[in-house]
Order: sequence, then structure tokens, then C-alpha cells
Amino acid sequence: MIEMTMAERKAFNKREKIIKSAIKIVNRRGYSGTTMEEVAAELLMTKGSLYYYFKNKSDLMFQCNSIVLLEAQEDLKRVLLDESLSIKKRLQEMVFIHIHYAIEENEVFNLIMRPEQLFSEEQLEEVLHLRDEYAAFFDKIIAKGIETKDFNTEDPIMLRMFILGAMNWIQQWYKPNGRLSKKEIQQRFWNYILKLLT
Amino acid sequence: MIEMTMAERKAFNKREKIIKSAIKIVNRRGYSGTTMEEVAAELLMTKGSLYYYFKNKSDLMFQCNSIVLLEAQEDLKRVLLDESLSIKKRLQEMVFIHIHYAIEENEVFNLIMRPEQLFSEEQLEEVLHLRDEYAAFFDKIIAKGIETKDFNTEDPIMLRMFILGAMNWIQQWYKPNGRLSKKEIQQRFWNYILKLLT
Amino acid sequence: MIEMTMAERKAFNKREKIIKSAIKIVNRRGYSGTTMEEVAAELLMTKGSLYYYFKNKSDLMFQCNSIVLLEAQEDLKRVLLDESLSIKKRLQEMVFIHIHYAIEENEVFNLIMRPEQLFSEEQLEEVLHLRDEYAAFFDKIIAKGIETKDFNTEDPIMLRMFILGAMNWIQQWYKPNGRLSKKEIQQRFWNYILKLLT
Amino acid sequence: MIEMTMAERKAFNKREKIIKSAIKIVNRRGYSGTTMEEVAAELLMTKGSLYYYFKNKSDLMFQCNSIVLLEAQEDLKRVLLDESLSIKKRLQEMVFIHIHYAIEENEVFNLIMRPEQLFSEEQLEEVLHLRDEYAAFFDKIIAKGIETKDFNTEDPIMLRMFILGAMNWIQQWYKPNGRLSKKEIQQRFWNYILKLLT
DNA sequence: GATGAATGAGAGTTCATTCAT
DNA sequence: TATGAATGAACTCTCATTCAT
Repeated sequence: MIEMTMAERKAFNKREKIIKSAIKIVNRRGYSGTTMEEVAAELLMTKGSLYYYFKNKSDLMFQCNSIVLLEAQEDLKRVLLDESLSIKKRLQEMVFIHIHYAIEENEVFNLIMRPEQLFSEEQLEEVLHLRDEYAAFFDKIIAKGIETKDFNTEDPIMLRMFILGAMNWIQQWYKPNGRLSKKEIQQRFWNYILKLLT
Repeated sequence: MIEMTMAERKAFNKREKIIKSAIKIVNRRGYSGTTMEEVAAELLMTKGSLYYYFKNKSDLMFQCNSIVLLEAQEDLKRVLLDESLSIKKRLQEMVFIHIHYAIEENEVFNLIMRPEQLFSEEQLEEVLHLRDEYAAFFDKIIAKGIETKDFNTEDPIMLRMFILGAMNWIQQWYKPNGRLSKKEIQQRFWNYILKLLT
Repeated sequence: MIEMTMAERKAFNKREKIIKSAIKIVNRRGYSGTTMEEVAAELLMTKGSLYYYFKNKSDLMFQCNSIVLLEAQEDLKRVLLDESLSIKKRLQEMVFIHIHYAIEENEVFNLIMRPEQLFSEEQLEEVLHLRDEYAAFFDKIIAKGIETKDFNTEDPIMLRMFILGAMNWIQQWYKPNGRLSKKEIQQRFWNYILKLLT
Repeated sequence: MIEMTMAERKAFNKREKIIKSAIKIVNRRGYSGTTMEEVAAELLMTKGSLYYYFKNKSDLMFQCNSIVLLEAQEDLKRVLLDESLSIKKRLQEMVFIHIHYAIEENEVFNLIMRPEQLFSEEQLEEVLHLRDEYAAFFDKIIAKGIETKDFNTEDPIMLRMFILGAMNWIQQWYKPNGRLSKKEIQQRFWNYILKLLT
């Protein structure tokens, strides 16, 4: 979107590679369990080098969080604005997307449990802002559905929190080879959600 | 329940006091943010002394988890077995209890996010067992409700996971002086749950 | 002066031992050249142990500075209040004391060159306060001498700065086996100072 | 003085620019507080480039020191050799020059507090040599003054050390907006010095 | 000439854990 | 029982230095 020289692009790519790597580690070890050393090792770098790309650990963690959230937002937005789909279908897609991220990017997703402890004030503000934006996508489609009488509920905000909570929690018990596949979970959760909304 | 000498009882009490203190700290700082130092300080002890009562930090954390879960189990059991109440009423009470714990004992409750990282294999087994037991209380009442036609759902296990997830997540956004009081949240969540079950 | 239990006294002594050790290192390496590692090694401890006694490096450095300055203040005060000595004799003694410290405790004395960079605001305030107090001892005896007509000068503050500066600088060139001994330097400097004051 | 090709001259100029920049930083941050990064940033370069012009940090610091000292020497020499001025007047000018440098180039001037720590043996030798040369200018004019009976003192070397020390120390307490201006300080210090010399 | 990138040694700091008393 | 003291491993972060391009 923004013009970059070759060198800038290269640096940008490297930064992204690091973030992707860090995301993997965070998903395995959690935030405080992740060490700069391990992130570096995964990339065959030395930890000192990471500081060329990121101010400090908290900065790196912050960017991990942002990148995942922004990606998910992109996916949601595409569906939200796709007028070829019915309201219900759109929400369903969004639910599927959310569950996908909750399962695949379990720790990093919107799941920093105590972000106040990890992030600087400035970062925290943006983290919370990103989360709000994310949630707003769901609010929007629900509001539309209420307008069109597809959905019906009082206090849609609280209901959205109920629903997102249920989905976020999946990562706590999901196991790749469990009784139900990701697809089946998505389908059943969607059924519950639909029931709540009508 | 078990016979104890005076000395044993004294030690037992002390252990409990330490756990209660630790729970407070964990709720404030999270697991990895909790230091033995701070736990000891809260009790006007030195951290060395803690090791007389607990093998190590992980042991202390484990007991924190257990005590909260056992307490909550006690509360649930009392309601579950109270035949003077209707099935629905009983589940409602249980929901209220669960939300109460999720809010008041937010971090410790059933919420060690990645227990594999914190606990030894042995401990982990028990942690997971306790969780299962806990969840089973809900399964039981739901099963009863299905029998009596109070409730109606296929795959009650999955639905229970949906519901517990939604409730567990409350701690992520609950603020003591938020728009809705604990009581109001309990009520609304109960409404949603009832809708899902009928 | 203050009541202490055995244990407290022991800790106090240890702390003092560490400070004394640190002072040696600082005199050898300068402030930023001093590492916690080396201070610990000198005492056959590990650097981690230092943190049992001092909050951080800056705290240790601060206490080094304070202890030397306070000791020197004690020495000065004893002379200043010794009414059995003439004013001139008292100032002479004080000059000798100052030169002694400047030579023997060269780096730590009042000589942190850029204290703003090393100390926290709080510490800095006390450091500067201690320095001011120290200088005030000289101001007092000079003021007395002016009263008694022993001394004669306008702007005694500026003159005191001139004199202390000259003495402080000794550490920059003093060598134990140089042309003049400490005693001779003290005597000559006193001659110059007397000339300036009369 | 020495023939240079265009390219050499260009490099020479660049080197000087870097030194000037470095001097600024050193005056602000002290020797060990100065980073190659910051020096480079001030010049909109990258720190890697500095190594094209200087072997290492110590080399750069060394040249900073030299350049300031050589400049000051130039100034002193001009006055020293100006036979149109009286001996006293000449010394007065030299004192003013010295105080000027002590205030304006506070950290770099002759003030590397522990040069043994920073410089290689080779460099150290030259640093000390430059300092001696510098001091010798003062020795020369004082010697002349003694010859002409303008001044009178035994051990003029020691007295010169006393005087230079007093002046060097100014940087420890001088503040741009203090009670006395630079000019006033220069005047008073000159009065003291004159008193010492007659 | 200049730079982006990487390195590696070492610094300060934290903290669970141990143990003699 | 309790503690003061010490430890050591691990961690974050800094920075002078190098080098291919």
C-alpha cells in the first residue's frame, strides 16, 4: 500500500518472518514463557539481532498480537461487506472465521490474558482499540440483522460478549484429534448462536 | 475428616492461610507474575518459610487451584442435590455460582490457561480430573433436565462447553463498576442459557 | 546510635563490607567501569547476592558516595567545633582532611562527575544535599575567620569554590611516588590558601 | 600544511565534522555515556560508517580530546607570543581562555578523568604529552613573570597545578544561568590568581 | 564510501530454591 | 518452625564491532 524501496521491503519481510516465528513460540509457551533466545534460535539468529528489528520484547509481543488481529479483521471485513450473501450467512462465515483463529492462533489471538501487565500504556491503548474494533464487526452484522428482522434480541452487546466468550474458550479444550473436528465444532457453535439470535 | 494431632492441625491451618493469600496474589498478578516473595510478604513471612509448607511454587499454585475448585464443587453439589428445587432452578443457581467464582476468583478458578506449562505430570492429571468433575456437575443436571423434558438439546456435552466457555470468559471483560452489575450479568446469562436449552 | 539486634547488626556490617569493597573498585575503575560482578568477586560472593543487600547498582553506588562523604563530614565537624584550636589552625586541619580524602578516596569522594546520569532523582537530591552540607563546613569556618579578622575576602563563596576545586583536582595528577609527598602537598596548598584568605 | 589530494581533503573534512559532532555528545553524556550510534545519528549517518573514518570508539574519543586541546593550545600560543602585551596581561588572557574552554567544552577538554581506562597505551602517551604541553604554556609565562619580577613564588609548578585545578573544577558547578556570568567568574578567578602570584 | 544487518560478549536484574542455624 | 543469607540459572537488553554488498 505504501511505497517501499527494495531495502525497506526486505527489512519489512524479515520483521514479518520474526513475528510469524514468535507467534509460533507464543502459541506453544505463552507470553511470559516465550524468551527472546528461543525466538531467535527458531530463526537461526542470535537474540541480539532481534533488537535490531524490535525495541524490546514487549514490542515484539505487541506486534504479534496486532498482526494476528489485523489479519482476522481483514477476513471479517471481506465477509461483512459481501452483499451477495444474506445477513445470516455472513454472520455464519464470521463465526467460522473466528473459531478458526481461536483454534489455530490460540494464544496470540485476542487472548492476552492480562495485557495490562505486558504492555506499555501506549501499546495497551492500541491493543484494546484493536479488540474493540474487532468486536464491532460482530456488532455491526448483528445490528443489521436486527434491522432486517433476521435477528431478535435485547442487549445485543451482552449477547455478543456471551457468544465471543464461548468461542474464545474453545482453545482451552480443543485438541486436534478430539471427538469433533474443527468443522463440526464450527457447525454446532453456529447452531447455538443462531438459536440465541432468533 | 481425618484424625490429626494438634501440631498437624496447626500446620494444616497455616497451609490454608498461605493458600488463601496466594490466591489473592494470583488473582492480581497471574501465575507467572506471582512471586514467592510477594506471597510471603502478604503473610509477613519470609519466602524461605514457604518451603516448609510447600515443596515448590508449582505445588503451591496447584493447591490454590484445587482449593478454589473444591470449594466451588461443594457449592454446586449442595444445589445439585437439593431436591426441593426444580431442575431449572437448580441449574440457574449453579450458573449463578459459577459466574460468581469466575468473577471473584478470576485468575485461579479453572483458568490456568496453559496448565501443561505450570504443573508436573502428576499434578496435571489431578487438575484435569478436578475440572472434569466440576464440569460433570453441570452435565448431570442437564441430563436430568433432558430426562424430565425440562431441557432439550442434542450433544449436551458440546453445549455445556459452549455455556461454560461463555461464562469463563466474563473475567476477561468484567469490571466492578461496569455498565452491568454482577447480578444483572448473572440474570442475562441465565436467560441466554435457558434459551439454548429449550 | 540506634538499637539493633544481633542479626541486624550482622547484616549492617555485611552491607558496610560490601560498600567498602565497592569503593575500592570504583576508585580503580570509575563508576561506569564498575560491575556488580567484580564487586561480588572481590568479596567471594555471586552478583546475585548483592541484590539481597542493595536494590540495584545505582543504590550501591549511592551508598558508597554517602558513606565517604559522611565520614569526611564527621572528621570536619570534629575540627570545626574544636574551640581549643585557633580559627586558622582549624581551617588548616580541614584542608588537610579534605586533601587526604581527595587522594585516598579519589573517585568516590565528591567526585561523581555527572551524577545526574547515574542517580535517580531522589538519590540525586540527597547527593547534592550532602555536597552542599560538606561545602558549608568550609563556609562556616571562613565566615568565622572573617568575623575575627583572621581572614579577609569579598565573595567568600566563590573563593571557597576556587579552593575546593584546586584541592579536588589533586586526584587527577597525584601519584603515590611523585615528586612531593601527600604531606608536602597539603602544606603547600595550605600556604596558597592562606595567602588567598588574607 | 601537508599536500593532500582532493579525496584526502574530503575525507579529512568529514573526519573533522564527525569529531565536532562527537564532542557535542561527549559534553552532554560523558565518555562512557556516548554511543557510536548517537554520534552517527547526529550526523545522519549509520554507525557502521564511522568505522570507515575511525578505527574504533577509543580512537574517536582520542581525536576529540586532541582537537580540543590543540585548538586551545593555538589560542594560548597566540597570546603567549604577543609581545605587545605585558606579562600580566598575557597570563590574564590565558586564564580567560582556559576558563572559556573549561566551561564550553567541559567534558572533553583536559578532563578525561581516568584516561588510563579509555585509551590504549600509545594514545595515552600522546594524551599525557598534549596535556603537559598545554600546562607548559602556563609554566612559560609564569617563568617569564618571575624573571621580570612581575610574579613571585617558589615551586611555580605546584602553584600552576593549584591554579589549573581550581579552573578545571569550574565545570563541576558552573551553570549557564547561575549567580555569576562567565565573564564575572573569569574576572574573580583572575584576581585570586594574581594574588597567589604576587 | 556507506550501510543494513548481524553478532557476541557482557551488563544488570529477577527469582525459585537451598540450607545452616 | 522459621529465617536470613546465598546461590545460580535464566532473562532482557546494550553496544562496539564486523562485513558483504
